[in-house]
Amino acid sequence: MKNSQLYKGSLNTIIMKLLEENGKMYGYEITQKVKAITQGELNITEGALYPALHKLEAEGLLDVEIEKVDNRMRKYYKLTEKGTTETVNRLSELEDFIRNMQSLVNPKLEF
Amino acid sequence: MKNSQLYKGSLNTIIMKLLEENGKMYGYEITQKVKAITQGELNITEGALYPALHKLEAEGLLDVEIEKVDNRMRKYYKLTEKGTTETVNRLSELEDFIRNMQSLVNPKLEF
DNA sequence: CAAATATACATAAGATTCTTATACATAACT
DNA sequence: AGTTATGTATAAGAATCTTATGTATATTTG
Repeated sequence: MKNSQLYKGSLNTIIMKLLEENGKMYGYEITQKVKAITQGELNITEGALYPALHKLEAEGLLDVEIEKVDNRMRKYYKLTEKGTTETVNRLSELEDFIRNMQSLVNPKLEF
Repeated sequence: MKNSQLYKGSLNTIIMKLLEENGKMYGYEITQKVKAITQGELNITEGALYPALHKLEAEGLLDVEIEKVDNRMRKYYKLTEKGTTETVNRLSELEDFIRNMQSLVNPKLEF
C-alpha cells in the first residue's frame, strides 16, 4: 500500500511512542508492529526507518544494544532518559496537531 | 510560534478543505483563517503556501482569478471539478491518518 | 531441493516539502 | 517617519521520505 503524504514528519513520534510503550524494540519489529496496529495501512520502509533510528540515537534520545538471535543480528533500541522526557513533549505536540487538524476538517464541532 | 514537524505533508489537504468550505479564498486569507482556527498554533509561511498553491493549480486542482482590492492584488483560488473530487479523497486519507495515529498513541482504546 | 518469502540491517540517489531569507508594493496605524 | 498589516513571490538550503540496491540467514512452499 502507498502511504499518504500525511505521515511525513510523524515517524519519529511513532518510534518514540512504541519504545515508551514496549521498553525495547528492534527495527524490523517496529515495522511489523506499526503494520499490525494500523491493519496494514501504514508500512514503514527501511529507507525511512533506519536513518531515523540512527538520527535519534545520534541525538541522544535512544540507546542501542546489539543481540544475536538465531544467528541473525538484532539492534534493540530503547529510550534514554532524555528520550523519555522528549517523548512526553512529542506526544503532547501530536495531540495538539490532531486537535488542530480536526478543527480544520470539522469546523462544525468547534464551540 | 514554531510549528512541529507533524504538519509536514498536511498543507495541501488543509488548503483544499478550506476552499471546499469557503468557495474561494486568497493566499493571505488562508494563512489568517488557519491561524484563527488553530488559535495561533499553526502559522503557514508564505514560502510554503505560495509554491503549494501554484502546484495545486498546475495539477489542475485549483483555478485562479485575479482581483484588485484597495489597489492591492489578490489571487483568489477555488477548487476545479477535479479538485473537488480529489478533496474527498484527501479528507478520507486524513481521517484514516488521524485514526491510525490515535491507534498508535492510544493502544488501550483499541477493541 | 530449488525458489520464494520472511527476517534483519544498511545506504545512496533523487523527490518532495518545508524553513528561512529576501524582495517588491500598498495601506493603516502610532 | 517608522512599524505593522496586507498581499504575492522566489531562491537557497534543510529535513524527511521513496525507491532502489546490497548483504546475509532462516523458513516455507511448490
